[in-house]
Amino acid sequence: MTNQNLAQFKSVFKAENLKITPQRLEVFREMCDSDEHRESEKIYLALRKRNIHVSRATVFRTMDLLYENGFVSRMDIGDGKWRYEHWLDCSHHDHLICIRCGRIVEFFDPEIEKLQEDVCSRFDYQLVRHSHQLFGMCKECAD
Amino acid sequence: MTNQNLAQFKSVFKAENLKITPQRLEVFREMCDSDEHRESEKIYLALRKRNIHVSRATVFRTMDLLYENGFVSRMDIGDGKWRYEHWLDCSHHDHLICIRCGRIVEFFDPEIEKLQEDVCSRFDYQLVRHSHQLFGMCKECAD
DNA sequence: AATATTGTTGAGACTCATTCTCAACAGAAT
DNA sequence: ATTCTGTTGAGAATGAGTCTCAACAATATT
Ligand SMILES: [Mn+2]
Ligand SMILES: [Mn+2]
Ligand SMILES: [Zn+2]
Ligand SMILES: [Zn+2]
Repeated sequence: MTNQNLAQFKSVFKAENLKITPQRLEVFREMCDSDEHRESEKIYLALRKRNIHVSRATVFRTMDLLYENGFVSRMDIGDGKWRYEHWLDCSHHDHLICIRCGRIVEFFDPEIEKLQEDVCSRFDYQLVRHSHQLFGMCKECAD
Repeated sequence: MTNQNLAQFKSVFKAENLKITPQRLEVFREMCDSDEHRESEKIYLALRKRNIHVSRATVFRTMDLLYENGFVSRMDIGDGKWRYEHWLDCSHHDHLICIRCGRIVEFFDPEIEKLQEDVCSRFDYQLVRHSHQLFGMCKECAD
């Protein structure tokens, strides 16, 4: 977590009338310092491992706040849990997920992005967001 | 439900050592005769409305079987419920979903499908399946 | 600095889709 | 008709996430 991250966190939370509490700071720090795509429980356990006690409910609540305020993004890979990843100096991307080992690779394809827009206009829809996931076997798992 | 549908159902279930029960037949019929994208509860309620009693557990179990055996496809739009649609004489497509009214439109774009393959080879993944959903506002809801 | 105000926290109850358990039951093969 | 084995319904259990509420703590006010 850089000073800039921290400053941005404080400024957004202040602007939203959200109090800056030690719990929220710790959850935010945990997200800043990891590149993984984790569900809330994993984030909760990572905090515990560092001897930081934040209740599960607070982790869930804070993840919502971080998501609503653009500090993290989240995805649903179909198992009923949100996977969160930090969203600092990141830009939109989609995911390639290994169905055997769970490895996640990020990709961005401007052509696909453009074609999505075309599909939407073809059907008179105004595109708001999309979810695009490729499930397959990574090199190591395919052997 | 055509006679051909029925024959295919019987043949696959027999081949899999799955018994052909009135409950399973009714769930299958319900799926054959609808083009909607419904969650199990809706399917259960549709059966009840037709005075057919199949327990919720059996609807869930049968949807699994129909899915595993290629009679239905399912999608997860991020609200924790599987949406099922029949998969008879259907070919692969993805979905455009209105975030206001829930209207679902199906689309298939061969260029996108091709580009997905390219993304996979770029990262040495073997594509198995994908999930691609566009969320937006349909014409009626955008006004 | 002390106080008042208001939002936040933790614990556990609750929700909801789905799965599990198990005893009664019913296809299918013989 | 009998036997074998898979299936059913009812309700309990699961698990991610949300809600409730009383105790508490960050800020604003004095
Ligand atoms: Mn990512
Ligand atoms: Mn469809
Ligand atoms: Zn792998
Ligand atoms: Zn709409």
